[in-house]
Amino acid sequence: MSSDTRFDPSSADARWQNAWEEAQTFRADSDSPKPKSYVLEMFPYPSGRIHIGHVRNYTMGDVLARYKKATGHEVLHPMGWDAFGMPAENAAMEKGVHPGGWTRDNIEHMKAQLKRLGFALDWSRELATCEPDYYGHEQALFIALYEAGLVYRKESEVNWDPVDMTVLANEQVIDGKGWRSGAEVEKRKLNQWFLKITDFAEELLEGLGSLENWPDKVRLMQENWIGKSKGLEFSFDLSPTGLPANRATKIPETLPVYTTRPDTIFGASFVAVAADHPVAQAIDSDEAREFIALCKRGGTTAAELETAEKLGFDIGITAKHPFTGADLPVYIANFVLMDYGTGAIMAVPGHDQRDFEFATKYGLPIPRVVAPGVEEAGKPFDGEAEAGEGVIVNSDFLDGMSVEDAKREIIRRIEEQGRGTGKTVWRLRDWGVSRQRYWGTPIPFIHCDACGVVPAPKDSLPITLPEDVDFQTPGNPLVRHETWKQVDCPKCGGKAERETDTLDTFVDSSWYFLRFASQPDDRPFDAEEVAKWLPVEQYIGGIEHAILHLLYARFWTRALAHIGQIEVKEPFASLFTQGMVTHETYSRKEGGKTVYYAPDEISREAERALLKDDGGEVEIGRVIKMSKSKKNVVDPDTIVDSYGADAVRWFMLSDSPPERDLPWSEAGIEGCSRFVHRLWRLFSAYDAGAQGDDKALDRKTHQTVAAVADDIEALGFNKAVARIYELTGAVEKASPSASRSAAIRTLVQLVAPMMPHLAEEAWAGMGMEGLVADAPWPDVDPALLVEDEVTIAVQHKGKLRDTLTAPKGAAKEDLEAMALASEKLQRSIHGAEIRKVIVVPDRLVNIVT
RNA sequence: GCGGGUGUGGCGGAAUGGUAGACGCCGGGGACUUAAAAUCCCCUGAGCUUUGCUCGUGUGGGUUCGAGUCCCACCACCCGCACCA
Repeated sequence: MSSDTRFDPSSADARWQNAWEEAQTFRADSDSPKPKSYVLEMFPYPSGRIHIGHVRNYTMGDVLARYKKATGHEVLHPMGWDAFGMPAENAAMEKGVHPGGWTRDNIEHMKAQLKRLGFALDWSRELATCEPDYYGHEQALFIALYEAGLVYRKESEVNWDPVDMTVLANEQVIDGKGWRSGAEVEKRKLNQWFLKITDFAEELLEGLGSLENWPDKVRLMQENWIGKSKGLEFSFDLSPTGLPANRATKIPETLPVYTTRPDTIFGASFVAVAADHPVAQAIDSDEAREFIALCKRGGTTAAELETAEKLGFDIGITAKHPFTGADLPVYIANFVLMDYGTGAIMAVPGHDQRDFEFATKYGLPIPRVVAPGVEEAGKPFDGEAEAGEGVIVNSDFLDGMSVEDAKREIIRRIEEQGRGTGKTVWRLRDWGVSRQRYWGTPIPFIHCDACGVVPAPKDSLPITLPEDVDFQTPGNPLVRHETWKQVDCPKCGGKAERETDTLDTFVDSSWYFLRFASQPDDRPFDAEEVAKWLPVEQYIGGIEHAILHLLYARFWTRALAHIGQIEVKEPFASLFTQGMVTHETYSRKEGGKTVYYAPDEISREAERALLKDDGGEVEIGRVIKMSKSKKNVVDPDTIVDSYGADAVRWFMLSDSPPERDLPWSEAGIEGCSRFVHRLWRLFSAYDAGAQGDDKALDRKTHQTVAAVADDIEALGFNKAVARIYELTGAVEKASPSASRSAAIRTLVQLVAPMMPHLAEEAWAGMGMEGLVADAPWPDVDPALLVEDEVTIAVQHKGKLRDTLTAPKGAAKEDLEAMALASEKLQRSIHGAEIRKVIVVPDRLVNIVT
């Protein structure tokens, strides 16, 4: 190879991308006898442009996929598009384009961007969720779940934007106003479709235990979200003691409450119901209605809840304590939630902070029923409730019991009385999947006045979205589309109407990994093919999906297993959540306003940053997540243009551990680019005919191969990168030899998963056969992994005094003698008496005086 | 409030209880060049009375021959959930 040619990514990148495509290098063959490996990154929403965060995500997956291929696996590494969603409709409203056209243009553009980065993807399996050949199968699955009783309709309260005429997700309501229209959001009751995820609450919780290769953080978040709590549901008998007779009629005789602390029942000093509880609603008084309205007005932001005062309204009835017979006052309280438990509580101020604050405010008794020990039954409270462990006191037959024993005893007695039962309550709610939106999967149901809700016949699928829609009128265009809407009832043949709601886009992403595994025309997937590839061996994506997407996908997989369509129960064997790409910000005060500048408008010096336009100094702000508003974004296309795909990929893997944030910097990418060219110079100096051994270099090479393999398998890309730098330095310094030539060949292979274009170019230049992408991972000779000489630390009382070189495996006595011969050590000991000698073979000698 | 995480040079970060700071970036010095770019070499935690010594991994304790690593308490920052009975 000639050493004066420079590596030119602008021609080499495309050349090798074409070579892989022609050779179908990354096409997954499900009939291959090799062990299967399914590597998947969370598929993108086609917003228009690839973001640098995508590049980091896909680069990690790509390194793993290429490594898996090199180590003898048949790899499935697909890519697709999570293509339904609101931005397409917003674009339609703002720019007058069709959501479909907008989305498909974006996909085309982003696909070209991804191809420029040289990802080892099987594009033959590409899918987009907005195409009928995807969502039609989703409709079939939805009907199958309906037939299995896992889909139902229920009237439920939604956030309604009266201007945009649509339902808003909670995240889209900002300070009580619609995020787009700014209109005051109304609560409306609408018939909505639900998936019975709560049927799987126990399974989804227990399944977390088997997901050993998921981050603990994600498992905990899901655990908390599912929110299992064990307790007791029981009823109080109500009497309208303090209520005028004419108001008492609507009050029920009993009031069910739920508690997780039945052991503290003797400490109950009042009962409280939520503002929208039927008992509260039944009170026929202006004051009560006023109070209820006040409760509803309360904000739900963190800050408001933190400072919100506990407020109550005594409704003048009493609840009879099931054991003491005492009459407890019943309040409407602003801190009781209707949608958890029964919407009513027994309040134990001594052992619940909220109840404590309430009781303090309204002068209610605060009895102690749990104490550190029996002799402390009279201990006063120190300004707050004590929620911890202890022994039960002041509680009749429970006195002296542990909290756990007392819980069991109360549940037993309440059940014996027929007054209630031990119960498990979940925080998890059923999944509402209705969206009053156009750009989503049409829910395949038909409303018939005579027959009710009827599933669309299977042979009518896919039910496709009509193309002739307009977005200039607010609201869901499907509702206004009379010809699309009108349909004959499949049951009675009479006039009927299609459902106009579409499915939440999280449904689309709940099974796409199954469709990647096999794509038959006549059904969503082939169970046998799914069994070959699933579960996904490594799933990589952002932490922001820790709960919703990852929980929904787990649920959907279990639901499909439940109805016998697949065997696999957990879709993702290993999960990795990568950090964000961050960048410092550049800003300057201009006329009292902070103006941000993009990195390419700035020339960055060591200590300061100047605006290119006028040479003025701008303030360098914190390193934060890239966002358009702070202008601290870099565009993947631009940097690939400047540095080539390999330098960008290398940067994505260098320095920061993959789970942490990666600060983007101009200096950093330039360093990576320098390294690409440095490697190229080294590869260009390859001499296939060089003679002679270099044992030390052989060792370094083999050690590096083994270490890089371990690092990649553990996704420790930053460490693999550091080792490759080390080996590069060692090879550069070595004199020509057969060993050095072998080391260069090996180095090409080690960088191939990370810098595939450079590696192919070098591989071809060295006259190697085939593509490096098809080459097996270099063999490691275990004998070369161990050094024959080691450096021994010589310590005095644990402090380093000297180091010495000894043969590997030297005897303890020899090491001790060598250490004691050290002049530096002797100077430190200074004639003191040696009390102890610790020798760790091959590591150190520590002299204790 | 509850749950979880993180804290190491100027910066990103290495380090099975065993030589702290690998590797990269920034910075400094030098070589090559008419010059620049590119490249190469050397230095680069702090301090000191500099053959060497002392200090040093958020703070304070502890265990150990030996602690960035293990234990206890605290501080700061980040993330998730949140009036969930």
